[in-house]
Amino acid sequence: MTTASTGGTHWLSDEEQCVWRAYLHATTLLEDHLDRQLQRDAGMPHIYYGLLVQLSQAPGHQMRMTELAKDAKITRSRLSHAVARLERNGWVRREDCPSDKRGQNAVLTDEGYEMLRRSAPGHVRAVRQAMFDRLTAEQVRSFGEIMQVIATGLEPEGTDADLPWLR
Amino acid sequence: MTTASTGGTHWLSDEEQCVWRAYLHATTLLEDHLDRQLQRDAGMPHIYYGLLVQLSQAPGHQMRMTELAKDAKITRSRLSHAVARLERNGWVRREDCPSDKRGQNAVLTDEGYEMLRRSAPGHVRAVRQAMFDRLTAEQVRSFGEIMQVIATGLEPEGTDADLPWLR
DNA sequence: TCCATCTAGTTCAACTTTCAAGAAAAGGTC
DNA sequence: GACCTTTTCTTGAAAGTTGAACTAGATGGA
Repeated sequence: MTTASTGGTHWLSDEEQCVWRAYLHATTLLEDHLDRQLQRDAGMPHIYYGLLVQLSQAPGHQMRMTELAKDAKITRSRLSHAVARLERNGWVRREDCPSDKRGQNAVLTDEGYEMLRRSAPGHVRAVRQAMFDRLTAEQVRSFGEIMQVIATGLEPEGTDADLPWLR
Repeated sequence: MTTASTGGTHWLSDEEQCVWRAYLHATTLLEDHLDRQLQRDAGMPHIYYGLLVQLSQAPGHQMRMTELAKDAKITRSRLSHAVARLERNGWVRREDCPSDKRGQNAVLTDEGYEMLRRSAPGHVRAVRQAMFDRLTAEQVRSFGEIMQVIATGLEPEGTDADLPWLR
């Protein structure tokens, strides 16, 4: 399960293993960190917070369900449950889509916007502290490129890919 | 919730926002991708697979619960559930720790090892395809450094930090 | 020794996510 | 229009995760 070419599998090199492990550690710790920060300060997991942010940036503070799922890179099922919960909290409301009777718009409520306004500073601080404060400008640039490459690789253009929001 | 200095909060710059978003997209998509790959080919989520890998690299194919939680960056509670499930699958077995009667060792079974041997090539292929095949050698090096910095930042040396395996 | 405190690990309930199934509307095609 | 397929979104059950509470054993004094 470790080093170089056996049997036809192109195993990871020592450096690659090291990088992969660092990646898993960093992402696991960071997700845990932000989930806790937001659960404490905003009463919701990180991904739910991201949904509210998306809505706050959309025209009319609203978005079609599938669009929202696509932007958040999650399944529509997951989004349905999430929006149901956010609706119970009074931060989001559903509206029928006028042009397509199957469609629903998720709308950020005023209370939702207000809660976002209150918790944004703390969240930015946490992100900065965990990531941007620790990296040089050059590292930030390079990091952005790398993440872009990986993200793009996982959702190719001409697409038959198994993407969450199409499932 | 967007651009430069308002009210005293040091908001993210446009570039930083872009990088942060790319990070969230890449990590969300990659986690989804690997979870599916492993669920399909090994019948377990990615994090469970990681536990088996850890065990396979430990002396005697076994590890104390808390050590394992620490290496995987998860809570002991989560690990308890995970090991219970892996035990039901016959891939892990628990043994009492001889030196500390509170302790448990998680032991990789032969079937567990066998399943790992079978599924490792496919998993490496998926990781390579999503990440290493797309990055230059220089990018891999830089990426490793960055991830290391972030991971280390989240588990500082002289520690009072809120780390999952201490909760 | 006795006691308070700490550590290791588990368990329960609440919550989140996944997967498969399903209802309802939209879009062809004949 | 009738029929079939696709798209949109929801639901319910099973699986996984979290956070708090709990048991049992270790530890370090007084």
